[in-house]
Amino acid sequence: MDFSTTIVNLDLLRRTGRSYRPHELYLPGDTGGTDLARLDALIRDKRPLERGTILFNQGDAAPALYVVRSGSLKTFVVDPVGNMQVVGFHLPGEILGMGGLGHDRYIGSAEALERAVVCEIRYAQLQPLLSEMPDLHQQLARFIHRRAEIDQGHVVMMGKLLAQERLAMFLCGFANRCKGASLDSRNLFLPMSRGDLANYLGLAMETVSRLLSRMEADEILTVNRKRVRILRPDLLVGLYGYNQATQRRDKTG
Amino acid sequence: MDFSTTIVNLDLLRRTGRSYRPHELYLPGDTGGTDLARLDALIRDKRPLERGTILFNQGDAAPALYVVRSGSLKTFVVDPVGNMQVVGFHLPGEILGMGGLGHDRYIGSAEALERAVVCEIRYAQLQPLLSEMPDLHQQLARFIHRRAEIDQGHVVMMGKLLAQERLAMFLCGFANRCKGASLDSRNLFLPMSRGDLANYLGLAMETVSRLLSRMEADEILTVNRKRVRILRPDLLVGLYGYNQATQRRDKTG
DNA sequence: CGACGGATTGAGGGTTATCAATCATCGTGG
DNA sequence: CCACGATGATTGATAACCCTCAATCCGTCG
Repeated sequence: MDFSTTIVNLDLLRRTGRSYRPHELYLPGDTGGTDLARLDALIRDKRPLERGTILFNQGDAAPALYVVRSGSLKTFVVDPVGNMQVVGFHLPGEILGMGGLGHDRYIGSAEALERAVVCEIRYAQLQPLLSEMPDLHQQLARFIHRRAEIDQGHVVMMGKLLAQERLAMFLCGFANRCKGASLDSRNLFLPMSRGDLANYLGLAMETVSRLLSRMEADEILTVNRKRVRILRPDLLVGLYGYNQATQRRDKTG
Repeated sequence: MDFSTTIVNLDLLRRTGRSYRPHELYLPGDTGGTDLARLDALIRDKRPLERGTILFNQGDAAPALYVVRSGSLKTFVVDPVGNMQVVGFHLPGEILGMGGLGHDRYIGSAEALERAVVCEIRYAQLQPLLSEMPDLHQQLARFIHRRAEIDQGHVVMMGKLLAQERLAMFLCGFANRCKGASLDSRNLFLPMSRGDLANYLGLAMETVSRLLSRMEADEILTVNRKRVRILRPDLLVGLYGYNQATQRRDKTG
């Protein structure tokens, strides 16, 4: 399972430092056409969000979606009973805030894990373009689709995997996404706290900590605060791969 | 948390036995307008699906979405490692197969749990109407939105709740949805096997069985095969409500 | 330098999975 | 009509896994 959601190649942007360009919001294989200039108008950069800043709140009216330019954020939901659940971490190039294609309210809240910059794209301005630019519509549908896949992958992880498998899978997925965001995929920087990570994985913070220590003892990786250097990606993948001795509950094939 | 996804009132349909009418596909509070007749054309009834029949398969091209008319289905995903995860049960009036608003492939598979009838709505025919009927577009967006909420609720359940809380919450949610589908919400009929139910809840089949037995011993409900009669809804809700003594891990407050 | 928050490590126990046996139900065929 | 086997559900015993509680460690910031 791949948790990657990278949809924008920020590589160029990061290197050049210039403002966000709409054609970079497209997946490879789009029109690359003419009316992209019209999209330029509706993308606004926002000021940097400091660590801990809430970008939007669960239940707020959702006038816009956001693309991460730099830094990172987490999204989380709180259920009526008061359980907080982290549902995602978002790296540069990834999209936030698509609940129901606009017209609606945010399903969860988003908070900056470190200083972060996001681009805002307002639905009200995006909407009129959708019917005229079917490709754009399709791109958005694809993001929604991808998000649904991620959420259901999250459910599988929570319901079926051992703690070690969850962490290994997360680290591999995170490394892949770092690659997509032109970040170092061997020297990982985990911007979230152990608590957030544990929450995302459905584990206790202490369990995550212990597992990282054990992986370090097994010389699969090294840990230093939020820095994780992956020494043996093959062994990491092996912790949740096919040739798994201890797997829980029903499988299909 | 409410797992209900009822969007079609099938009450009238079921009583009269006539064919599906498009205005019944709307949520309360829509236009109720003129061009509904055009929707009539693109809704096709399908022959009954026998128990165990696959309606669509994960990865198949997704040309249509489906509305359950009678009976019930389950949807499930299989991850690359082979873990099977049930992600939903679908009662009359509920919608299946909206991965990414068409243009795409089914995220999971759907199988009839009992003899079931579904209506098919092809995206190709729905698509041209979307731009002309913004309300319809909005309705679909709402379904996507609702589905995302359900999936994230599922994650919270898997990650944070005790076995007993999961089952109690499921039973209450299922009862609510039965009410929405004009089914008896006190004498529940659980169309899925214990294995499917356990899988959905992220538990072992034996645990579900034991919990049901205990709830029966506590005179909260009675169990007979797939029939569950809820004697004390208040106690059932209490098993996952606010005044919970034993709650796991972090809460928000 | 001391205090604080986050992270690590340790000990112990609770929840639930696993393994295994029994039981019930239903469909089949004698 | 009933024996029979197959499938699914229940119940029991055991132990694995991971959570909880608690103490310590470490980096950061006042």
